[in-house]
Amino acid sequence: MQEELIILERYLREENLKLTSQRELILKVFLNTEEHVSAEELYELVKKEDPSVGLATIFRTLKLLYEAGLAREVDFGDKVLRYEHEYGRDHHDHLICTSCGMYIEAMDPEIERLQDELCKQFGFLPTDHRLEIFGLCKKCRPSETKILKRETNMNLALLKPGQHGIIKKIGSVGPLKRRLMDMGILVGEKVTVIKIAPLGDPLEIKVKKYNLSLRKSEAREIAVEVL
Amino acid sequence: MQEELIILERYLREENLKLTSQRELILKVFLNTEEHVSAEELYELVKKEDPSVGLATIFRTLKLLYEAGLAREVDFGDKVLRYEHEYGRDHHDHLICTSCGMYIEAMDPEIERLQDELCKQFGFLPTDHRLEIFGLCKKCRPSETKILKRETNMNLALLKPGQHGIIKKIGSVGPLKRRLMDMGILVGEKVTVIKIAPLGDPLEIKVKKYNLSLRKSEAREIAVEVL
DNA sequence: TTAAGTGCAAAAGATTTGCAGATCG
DNA sequence: CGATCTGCAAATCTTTTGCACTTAA
Repeated sequence: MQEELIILERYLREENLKLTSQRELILKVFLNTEEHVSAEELYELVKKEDPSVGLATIFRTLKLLYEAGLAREVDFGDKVLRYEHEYGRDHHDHLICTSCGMYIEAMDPEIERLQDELCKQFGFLPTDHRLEIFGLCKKCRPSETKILKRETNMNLALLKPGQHGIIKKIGSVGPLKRRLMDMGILVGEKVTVIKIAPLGDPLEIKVKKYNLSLRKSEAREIAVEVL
Repeated sequence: MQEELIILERYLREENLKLTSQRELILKVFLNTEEHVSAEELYELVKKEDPSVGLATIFRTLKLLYEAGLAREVDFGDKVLRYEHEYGRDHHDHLICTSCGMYIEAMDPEIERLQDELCKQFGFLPTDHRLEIFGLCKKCRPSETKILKRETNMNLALLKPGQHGIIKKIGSVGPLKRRLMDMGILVGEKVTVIKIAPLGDPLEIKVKKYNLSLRKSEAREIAVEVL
């Protein structure tokens, strides 16, 4: 933190910008996550420390951290821009599981070197790059099939209160998926529907030791096998 | 086209979906571009052949082509999802110039091989991947500097009718940039402001042999050197 | 003092969705 | 015929922006 703060201060000075309490707080919270945070997620975390901070400031500050060389933008193929630490961290590539959303950070120096060579061939001066490999992780490898994707119509939104199910797939990509994963909702997990609000939305479910509230539209994204 | 249409038909049959005149037309137009088209851009092209087609259908059909294995999704770091041909085309990586937006398609079989090996190490089954290298192309290499980015305040929106300028930078990323590039607006080009509408928006400019109309907000994104 | 920064609410863009009517199989 | 599609407009969702008010330097 100390070091990063100094870098930020230097950058701000150079650009005639100001160090505010919000910027300092956002940097602190950002550095405390080891995740790939989106603005929205960081906003939630920052609010815990200072509820008065606005979402727009998070967006503006993340962009600032990016310009200061403290954050790197990453894209997991959903529509949300995420940020990860840049300073003091090696560059790495991502292997992203399209079934459960899990990712692996990996790096192969040989790949990096070949990339630079490739650029040289075209007189191209690389400043940044990203390599994302989509596929199925070890855990999802055997279970995910096209058939499952297309033929399972049963989803969490169709369960009645009291019914149990096993999560078969967390549908599509998107911020939703990450939100669910952050809540511990993974493929293979057992879920129970606790109750459903009058209009069918939201519904309350239980996974592992947690009780969670989901919007119906979210629940529809989760394919289940009824128990 | 013939082959791709057959693939689409097969896919549709498998999934109990229907082949409509719109889907056939959209596939045809898509295959006729050699670009990385966004839904919006493809929409414009399709409209020329059949103005009744709706944008939503383009989005839906591109997704369909993607699922059928005929299109690949690519992301150039702006917020727009683009599609390129998948069938019968080699996989390739992109070198994207962050100054002028130009891109190079390149491929290094050795990089591909190492990626597969990397995946193997983690028991990961890759289904797709993308490598994007951002940087400066040959042409932009000497001119783009941080100073230019921060200290040039002169932009196209500030020119008066009759004034000339040289384009120094097309600001930020975004769909705007591509739209401008599609119009032939590149760094180094000479522009002349023809006239400005009463409220300063839009303004009419001339680049090369074209007369173009730009919104003021677009013109502001274009840094110029006054002549 | 004053240029920058902030929160808020509204705007902007890209994409998705609900729906009533049209079309494919 | 009946399920799937389509165009349209309205809705979503992320991100940006205008503005009146604060604040750092």
